[in-house]
Amino acid sequence: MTDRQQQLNQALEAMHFGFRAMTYQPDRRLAELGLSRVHHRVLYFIGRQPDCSVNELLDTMRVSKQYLHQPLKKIVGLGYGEQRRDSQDRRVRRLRLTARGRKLEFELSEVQRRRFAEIFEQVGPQAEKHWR
Amino acid sequence: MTDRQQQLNQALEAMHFGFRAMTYQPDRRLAELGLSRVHHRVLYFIGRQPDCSVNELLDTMRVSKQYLHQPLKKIVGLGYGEQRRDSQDRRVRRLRLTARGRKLEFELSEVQRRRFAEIFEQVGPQAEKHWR
DNA sequence: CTTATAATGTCAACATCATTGACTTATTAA
DNA sequence: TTAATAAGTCAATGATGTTGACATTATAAG
Repeated sequence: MTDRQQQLNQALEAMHFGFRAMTYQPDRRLAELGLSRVHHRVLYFIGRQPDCSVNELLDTMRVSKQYLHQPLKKIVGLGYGEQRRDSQDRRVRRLRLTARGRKLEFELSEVQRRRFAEIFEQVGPQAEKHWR
Repeated sequence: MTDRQQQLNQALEAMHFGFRAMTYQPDRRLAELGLSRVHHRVLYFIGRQPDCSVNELLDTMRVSKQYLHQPLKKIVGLGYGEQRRDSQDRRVRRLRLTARGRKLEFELSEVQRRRFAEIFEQVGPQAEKHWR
């Protein structure tokens, strides 16, 4: 079996194990804070789309508003995010992360970026080898 | 932002979207057959560990035997897998895929291998670029 | 001004996925 | 003979996420 085929099989294996390598550390950190994966997802998507409305966030995350509601409330309640009324249309709430929220989001995502970087650095040279 | 950082961010994004790109086609195919993701997982792990016992499969998959039970029964019932008593210890059932089961497992996994290969071929040259 | 529509918040019921507990049967080991 | 192991199965529970229904507030349309 070629190195490349082995890489693909390793990726398949990681997938069938639910990418535990990616989520283990962040999940533990979140649990320490009384949060869970959905809170990370909310932090992540608000971070990517600052000043988005609640509806825009729902579209992006593809979850129901009823499901988003509690986690979002908690995130705002704990000071990781904040809501402001839109100045044009006061029905709309604009969402953003606080400095505290950005810090936590970065901390969680950085672990995952490092894991991916490790994988990519393994894959890189072998992919290169196979083109020659 | 460097290409490498963009790659890492794309990987993060894929993760927060639940790797839909990887699972969409297999999920559709499984649904056609009246199966779901857990059946694919069972096929995958039996395929990797032919003649494993039920307990070994449970250890590998890290699920409860009660949860494994129905999907495994269905897979055997539909002729994708078969169970034989171990000749040494007749309490133990050895599991393996049938030709039919191997064919289905390959069909499902091959789609996912192709997706990973696309990603790795994107990542490869950029990883290489950054080492220089 | 009044009525319809849109954005958000919230309660309750439900569906799905996966676990634990309890028990049974068949087989092996002590 | 008795204890322990491998596997099968029913029922209850928990975790995660959905849909339905309705309230509140604000904007838009007549």
